[in-house]
Amino acid sequence: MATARLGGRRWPAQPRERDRMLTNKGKYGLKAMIHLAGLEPGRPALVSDIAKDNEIPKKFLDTILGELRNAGFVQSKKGKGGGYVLARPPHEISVGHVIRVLDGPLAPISCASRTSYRRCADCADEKHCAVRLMMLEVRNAIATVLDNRSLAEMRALTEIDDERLMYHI
Amino acid sequence: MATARLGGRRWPAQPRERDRMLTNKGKYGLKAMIHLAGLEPGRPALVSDIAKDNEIPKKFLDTILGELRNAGFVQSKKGKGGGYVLARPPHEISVGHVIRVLDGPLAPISCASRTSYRRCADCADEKHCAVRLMMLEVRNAIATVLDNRSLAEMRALTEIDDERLMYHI
DNA sequence: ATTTAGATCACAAATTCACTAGACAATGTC
DNA sequence: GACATTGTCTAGTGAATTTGTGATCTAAAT
Repeated sequence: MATARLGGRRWPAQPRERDRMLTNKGKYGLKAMIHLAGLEPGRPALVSDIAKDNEIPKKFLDTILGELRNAGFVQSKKGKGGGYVLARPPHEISVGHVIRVLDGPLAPISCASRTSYRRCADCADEKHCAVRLMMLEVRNAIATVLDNRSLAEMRALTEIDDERLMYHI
Repeated sequence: MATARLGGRRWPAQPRERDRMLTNKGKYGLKAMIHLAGLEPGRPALVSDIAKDNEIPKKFLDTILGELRNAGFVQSKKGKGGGYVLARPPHEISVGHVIRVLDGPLAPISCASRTSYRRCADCADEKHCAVRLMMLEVRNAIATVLDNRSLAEMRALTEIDDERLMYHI
């Protein structure tokens, strides 16, 4: 083995940026789902097309779509004419659910998570821990937004025209 | 004193947990500030005491308090009888501000941040990017909670008795 | 059978986090 | 001024995670 990788920089070293709460994985997954939500139902999309349209590295998208399939959000068909389809209509898919599958819990800190709680080692009295109580409020605020928005609503944001946007805030 | 805890192993290999949005640094910093907020004004607290009371590694807390001092949240006094004091009364210190200093922007993704915006490389039409618009809502939800809470209010959470907690939700 | 497309496996670069060590500097007390 | 106490600074290190890449394998449609 021992591929010749040390010699002349085999790795492009393209420093893709990173974000704290929504990782690239989550972002790409969401973009892919929105792409699918915009197609006529039943018409599958090729991974390569989704990747090109949204500037997502294809191989990375492969693994992401695989996870989404395992989680039951999308379905895949192989062979010619194959591709990916949403498993359910877009208005039945919650954005929060998708993000949790790809990026883990929404809570800023695990002791404030409802779906995957884990206590902090350094907290003696959890019931009165100000940090936890505060972060629970934050978690609820996040979940309220994300769990009440469907993929359909999210896609609709794309189609808002600029004037609407002006008056929105 | 606390050092030299393991015989042969130099590294304790204690896998401290990690959280996505609020790092240990942020958590420790907040806990330290709350500690200070609970003291009589003007009476400095020693780093070693804060560390012990809150189970924070002392050296780590040193650097955290240093950052908080540079940001103007706390003041330090050296020598005997020295220590750390809040620079302003607790009700004038916003929790969101503290977290931003220690952990960076509140937004889940940098293209949705107001205080330190940076556009995504992979986004052709930012104005109509559903992910960004969605995350802007999330960011606003988080900021609404965190920017409207003061250290004093946060500390008050600690003192809520259990019955109050029962009826709270 | 052939082509097309998705699935699997293994691993690597980059970054961030969570610390630690140790030397140094400032301050107050005697 | 000597000394002890206390805070500051510069490094760097191990672990985990993110963000991918390459090669090969397998399944499906024509």
